[in-house]
Amino acid sequence: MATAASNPYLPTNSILSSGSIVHSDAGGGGMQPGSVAVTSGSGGYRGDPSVKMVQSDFMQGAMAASNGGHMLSHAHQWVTSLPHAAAAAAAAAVAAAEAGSPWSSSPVGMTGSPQQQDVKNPARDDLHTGTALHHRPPHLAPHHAHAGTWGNSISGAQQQQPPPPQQQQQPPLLYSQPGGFTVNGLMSPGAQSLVHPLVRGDTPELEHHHHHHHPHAHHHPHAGVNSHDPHSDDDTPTSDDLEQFAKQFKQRRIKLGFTQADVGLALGTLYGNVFSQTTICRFEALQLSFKNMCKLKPLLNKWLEEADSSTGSPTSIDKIAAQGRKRKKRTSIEVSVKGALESHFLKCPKPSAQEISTLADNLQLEKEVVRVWFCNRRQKEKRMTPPGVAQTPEDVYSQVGNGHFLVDYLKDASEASDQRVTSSFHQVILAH
DNA sequence: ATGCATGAGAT
DNA sequence: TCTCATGCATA
Repeated sequence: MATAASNPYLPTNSILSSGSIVHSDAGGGGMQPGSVAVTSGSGGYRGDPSVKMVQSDFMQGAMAASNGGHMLSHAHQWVTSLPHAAAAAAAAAVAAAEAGSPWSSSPVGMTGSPQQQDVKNPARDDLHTGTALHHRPPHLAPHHAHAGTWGNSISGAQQQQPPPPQQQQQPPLLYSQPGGFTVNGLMSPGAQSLVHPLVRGDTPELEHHHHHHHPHAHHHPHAGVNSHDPHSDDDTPTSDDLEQFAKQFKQRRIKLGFTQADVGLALGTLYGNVFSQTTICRFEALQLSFKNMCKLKPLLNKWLEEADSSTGSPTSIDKIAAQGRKRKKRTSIEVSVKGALESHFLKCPKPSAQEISTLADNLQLEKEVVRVWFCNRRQKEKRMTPPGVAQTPEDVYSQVGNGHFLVDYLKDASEASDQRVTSSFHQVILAH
C-alpha cells in the first residue's frame, strides 16, 4: 500500500527526506516566506476523520492540488507514529459501561452547559493491561516539582501543606485484598466493579445561566457555593475546594512517588479513562476550566485513596508510548509574531474569519494557525488560574485567609460566559 | 510546564 | 465556526 516512499510512519522525529524543515527554528533564524513550511494550504486538514486513515498519504496530494496556487506543500508535516495502540482502548469501553461510569454520575452539570463527556475512545481493541510488573519507585526521589503559577505558593520547594482543614476524604477502603493491590495494577476494568457510590442527587442548581451582562459587571460569584453540603467529594465543589484538593493531590502524589504520567495511566487502568501527563499537570495547576476540574476531581480522588491505601505495594506502570496518529507538526510562532497576535487579541478576542485571514496574511502564517491560536488564547482566558497572578503566595494566602476578595475582571464577558471561575486567589486586585 | 493541534458537540 | 476537553511534541 502506501508506497514505501510515503511511508508516513516515522519515528516521531526523524524527519525525512523532503522537507525537513523544522520551523521551530524559525524563531531563531527567522523564517521567511517560503520556508515557512509550517502547515500547508489553507484550511485543509481539518475535516478528515482520519482516525482510521490508512497510512497512505491521504490527502496530501489532494490538498496541495486544490490549493492551486501556491502550495508549499512539501511535505507532510504530519508525523505519524504507531497506529494506536491501545491507549485508550481499554479504557473506555467497559469501564464506562459498568462502572457506573463515573462520568455520568459526575457532578458536573453546573455551569449550565449541558455538556457531553464520556468515553472518548471507542476503541475496542484492548491491550492487556495488567501484566505489567514494574514497581514504582519507592517513594523517594521526590523530584521536587517546582511550582506552577500559583503553586509557587511554596516559594521554597515543596509545599507543605497548611493544616488540612476540613478534609473531605473519607476512608472508604474499597476492597481489602491480601497482599496488595497495585494501584494501577492489573485489574480488568470490566470485571472490576469498584464500589462507587454514585450517589448525588444531582443538584444542578447553579446559578448562572443568567444572561446578564451589564455593562458594569461587578463581581459575581461564579464559584457556586452551593446550596448545600460541602461534604465530600460528591456534589459540586467550590473553587476553593478544588484549589485545596489539587494541592493536596499533588502533594500526596509526589510523596507516593508517582509522576503525573503514572497517574494518568492509572486512571485508565482503574477506571477506564486514560489521561495524559498534560492533563494531570493542568489539573494540579488548576489550569482547566472549572467544569473540567469538577469532572476530574472524583477520579483523582479515587486514585488517591487507593494509592495511599496501598501500602507501598508495587505499582505497575506501563508507559505505552507511541500512540499514533498523524498530527501536524507543531508550528512555532515567532515571538514577535506572538506579540502581534496578542495585541490583536486584546483588541478583538474573536476576530472574524476575514480578520483572521488578513492577519494571517500579514503575519505570514496560515489562516488555520491563526484561527487556532485565537481559540487557544481564548481558552486560556477561561482557565481557573490566570497567568501572572499569584506572585506572592504569602500575600495571597493571607488574604484569602482573611476573606477573599473576588473581583471580576471585566472583560465584558460576552455571552458565553460564566464559565471562568474566579476563585479567591486569582484576581486579587487591589490596585486601583 | 506549555504551545500548538485535533475533534466532537454546540450554535 | 466556535467551544471544550485533551494530548503530542517541545522548550
